Amino acid sequence: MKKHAEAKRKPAAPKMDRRVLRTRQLLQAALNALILKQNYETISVEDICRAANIGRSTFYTHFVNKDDLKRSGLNTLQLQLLDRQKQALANPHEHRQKTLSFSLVMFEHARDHLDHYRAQVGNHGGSVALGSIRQILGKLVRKELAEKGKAVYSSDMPLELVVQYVVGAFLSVLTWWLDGGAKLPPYEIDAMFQRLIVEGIA
Amino acid sequence: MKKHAEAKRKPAAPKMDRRVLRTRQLLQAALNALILKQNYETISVEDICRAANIGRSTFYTHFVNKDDLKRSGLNTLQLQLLDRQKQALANPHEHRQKTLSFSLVMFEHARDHLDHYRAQVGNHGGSVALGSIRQILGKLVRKELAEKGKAVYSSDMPLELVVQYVVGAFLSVLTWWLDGGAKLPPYEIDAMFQRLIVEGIA
DNA sequence: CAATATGATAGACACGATGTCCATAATTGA
DNA sequence: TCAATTATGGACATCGTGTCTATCATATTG
Repeated sequence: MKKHAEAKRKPAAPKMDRRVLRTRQLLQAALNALILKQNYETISVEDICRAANIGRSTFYTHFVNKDDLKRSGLNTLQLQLLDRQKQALANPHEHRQKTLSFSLVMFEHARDHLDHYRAQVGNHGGSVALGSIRQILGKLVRKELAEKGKAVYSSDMPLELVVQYVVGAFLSVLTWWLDGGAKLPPYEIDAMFQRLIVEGIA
Repeated sequence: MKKHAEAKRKPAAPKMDRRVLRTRQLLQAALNALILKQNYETISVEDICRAANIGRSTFYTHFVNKDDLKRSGLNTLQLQLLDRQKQALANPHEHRQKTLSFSLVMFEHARDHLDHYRAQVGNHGGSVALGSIRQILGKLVRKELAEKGKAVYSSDMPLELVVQYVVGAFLSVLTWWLDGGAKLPPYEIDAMFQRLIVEGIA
């Protein structure tokens, strides 16, 4: 057994001791549950362990610290998202040539995993998560914009500016939607978001 | 003397002991200086006091904690911004009927107080500040959108959705601009932002 | 099934930061 | 000058962190 939290950053080791899996899942679930109740910053490692019925020593066997645990939760989301976007880009008919396909994908994904998302993104502004999520989204958007190329926006703006613009607007709308309880169905909120992105507020 | 950090939330008491003023200004300046060098989260109250040459006891006489100090710094910005927007809305000629006047105001203000802004907004994503800033901006935008009324955007979207959209997009662009060193002049970056907001990316 | 390897755990530890309090010195405003 | 207010150092109890060790529990494998 390695000394402590393993630095192995392999997405998901195929063979893994049942106990390891169990422990990690319990800890992640516990953190998500707690985040829905109180501010992330105020949650201590001990709180998480108590909620998960896991020894604190064990926690440090798997994760470096609280942020590490949270990050591990985002990993799954990223993989799923990248996969979905891949499909969307491959089937241009399903998403009938929308300017940006990432948004509906994410709105749907968010609705499917509402609690998980609200824990990671919603409510308190998720300071830790937002950083990672921005990066993830940045990749998606940058890819799409580059793919659609000049056809989409024929301007003299820096590409990165547009990327930041889109990501910021999207995350803001997503957060608002989640905090409000995700009342509107994904396709509706996405339609509005798309209209704002493409046509502006004019 | 009250027991400890006074809960007086009056913007700026007119008469104030020199020592009080001096202490608070030193602490605010010290925090801003530190934020530019290291992550906000890792700064301790003692760090701030050491940098400001102020006793730690004194710190707690004026502020409840680190966040309270930071918030107090944002107060000034909010007042200045509200004032500038007031002027802008009064003189529709200067800002030749732009859809949203708040953005240029803020870009300029940011450039005028670059260090201060970079400390509050830029770099690390300013988790603490962004929350407050979102609220401040939200008010500005909501006000403008309501003022320009249906003339601006004739749609069936919730007003709040548009507000969140605009604020999110703006903060994202602002952060990117600041982190990049604010190379582009305010009127240029604002022009691009305006074009994206009004016309979309199409 | 049994042996061995690996994970889980409690408890102790040193450390650093927090927020409070007090007694005293310093400065202010009148 | 003097009374009021502020600044300050130092002490204190509390809490969270991350590490480590010895021991128990369980999984994997042969």
